[in-house]
Amino acid sequence: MTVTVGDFLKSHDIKPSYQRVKIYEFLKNSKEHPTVDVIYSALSPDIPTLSKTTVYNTLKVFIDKGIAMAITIDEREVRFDAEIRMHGHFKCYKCHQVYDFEMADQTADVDALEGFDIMERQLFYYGLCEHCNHKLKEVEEQ
Amino acid sequence: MTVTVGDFLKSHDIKPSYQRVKIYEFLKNSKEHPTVDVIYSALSPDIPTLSKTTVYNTLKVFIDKGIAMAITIDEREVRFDAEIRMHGHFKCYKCHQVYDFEMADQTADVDALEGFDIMERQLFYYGLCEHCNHKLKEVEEQ
DNA sequence: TCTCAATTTGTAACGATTACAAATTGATAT
DNA sequence: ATATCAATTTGTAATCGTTACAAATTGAGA
Ligand SMILES: [Mn+2]
Ligand SMILES: [Mn+2]
Ligand SMILES: [Zn+2]
Ligand SMILES: [Zn+2]
Repeated sequence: MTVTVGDFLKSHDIKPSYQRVKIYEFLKNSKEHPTVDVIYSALSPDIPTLSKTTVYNTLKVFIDKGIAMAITIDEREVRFDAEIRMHGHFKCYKCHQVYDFEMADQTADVDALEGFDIMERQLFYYGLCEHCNHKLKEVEEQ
Repeated sequence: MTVTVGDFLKSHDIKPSYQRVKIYEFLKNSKEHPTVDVIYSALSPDIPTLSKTTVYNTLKVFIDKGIAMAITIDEREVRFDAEIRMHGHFKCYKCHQVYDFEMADQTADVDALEGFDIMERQLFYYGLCEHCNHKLKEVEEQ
């Protein structure tokens, strides 16, 4: 009854090659919104012949077929996410981690965009994550 | 009584060179969120010796001093904005224009980010702008 | 086993950005 | 007015992420 990654890819019109399955599994299980380099470096040991071009190509296929998205929360790096339901992203200035957060499904539609057809939304927040924020406070309290 | 661009730059600890004044004026008067290339191409006729490196350097100074910001609403191009008060951006899939929109000052702070220190926000919306949306509807009605 | 299209691979090309050193500018002192 | 000197600007080369492309490989079906 469990749906395999292969079946999932097939159901989205993507032929489940070995590389595609491995890349999708890595992306789906990852919480870190990895870059191409991170994905490549992580899978390279298991798939010694893997080419970085394949990672680029595969991610492009995933995006075209709607099972992944690119996240440019920082202009210096493109990250990827297999979670495509609507959610926001928070990037910590200190530890550079990118966190997911839930957001109200229909962010009160903006008056100024009357007549516009809003098809996609990205919320990018920046600051100090819980962890880094706590550590900072401890230092201040000394 | 009117404050010149030069005075404005000085008040932000930026020496108002000819190039900096011209670049700031162009950015401030522009509604289009121009890229480095657009800025360079627009000013080049007036400042024949202008170097693209200067445009890069100057925008970096403006950002460091807090009078401009970079907008990466599309991973393939970095745009710049002299409007630094909080506002959202909408990019049209069809005409590729980037529109400003006002947003509630304190977007209901997200429960999931309890303990996080949110210092900056970017809202990127995508879809069809009023203009392109209307044209599409006209075609559909035929 | 053969065939053939899809996929993967490696390399080269591309383009935006940055590094860097030399040239220029402009404010200040003499 | 001229000299000085640090800040700014400029042009070129280097860097690096991404894309183009052609050859090699894969694997499903005949
Ligand atoms: Mn995410
Ligand atoms: Mn804007
Ligand atoms: Zn952190
Ligand atoms: Zn439009």
